[in-house]
Amino acid sequence: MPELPDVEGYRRYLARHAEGQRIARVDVPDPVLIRNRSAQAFGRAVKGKRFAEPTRHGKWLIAPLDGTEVLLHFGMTGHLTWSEDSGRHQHDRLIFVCENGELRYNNMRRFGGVWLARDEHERGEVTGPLGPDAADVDRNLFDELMDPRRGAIKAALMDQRLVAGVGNLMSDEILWRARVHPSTPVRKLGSRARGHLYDALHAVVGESVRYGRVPHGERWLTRVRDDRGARCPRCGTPLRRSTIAGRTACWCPRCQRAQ
DNA sequence: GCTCATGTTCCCCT
DNA sequence: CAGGGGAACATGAG
Repeated sequence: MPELPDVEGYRRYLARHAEGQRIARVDVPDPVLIRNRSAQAFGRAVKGKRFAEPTRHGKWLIAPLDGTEVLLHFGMTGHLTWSEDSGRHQHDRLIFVCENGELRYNNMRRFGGVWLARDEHERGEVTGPLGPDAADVDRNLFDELMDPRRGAIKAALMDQRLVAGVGNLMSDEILWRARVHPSTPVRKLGSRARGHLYDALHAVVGESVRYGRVPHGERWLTRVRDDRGARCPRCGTPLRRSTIAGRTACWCPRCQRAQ
């Protein structure tokens, strides 16, 4: 379930289990998921190196080793597991075998993948242009980023070049909390609406990062959005769905009035 | 069989 | 150039 908070959860998980561990070798049941090296070259590049403290930018997990770094993207179905036994899962695609256990990159649908980068420049080539991490955006920056933007607010929130880390679930959660209709053109948002959006972004990202996933709390759209006949957690109105920026938007027609 | 799914990219339009 | 729509990618669940 990888949006920003999930990847932050994986980052902490990697730090807890693998940081400081030396890579004895990698096993590669699915070489296709190593995107910019052969399995052999990847193995040679990481063998004998130790995991340093991992970082994250948007939905990208960055795992530095000595003199190089591993970039992980999880697509829609990726996650990490650490294990001290040898019972592997069907969708484990790449395994970093260390002295005291192994870190497994699991990805059922095989979107995303794993890359190697030697420096910031190579990292940028892999990730493409990314805006500031959604957890680091303040109100002024948010305004600056949104200012030149045309088109629907939901598309803007999900555009990784503007703000990195917000996906379909979080964008709907933010818009619902701010009471802004997902297809509202950014240009039509006044200062007040932008303020509500920024506050919602800040709160949703902050709380989600603490949980390591988008919470399914009482007052969260995410709790109900996948239910049949789902209703707004605030007012009970049946939720609506439409396609915006290629994704299914979920919104309350009463709380989030069109335009 | 069909539709839909937490992501990204590419192609064609306007 | 910016943005929208659709398809593609791969795999499973309902």
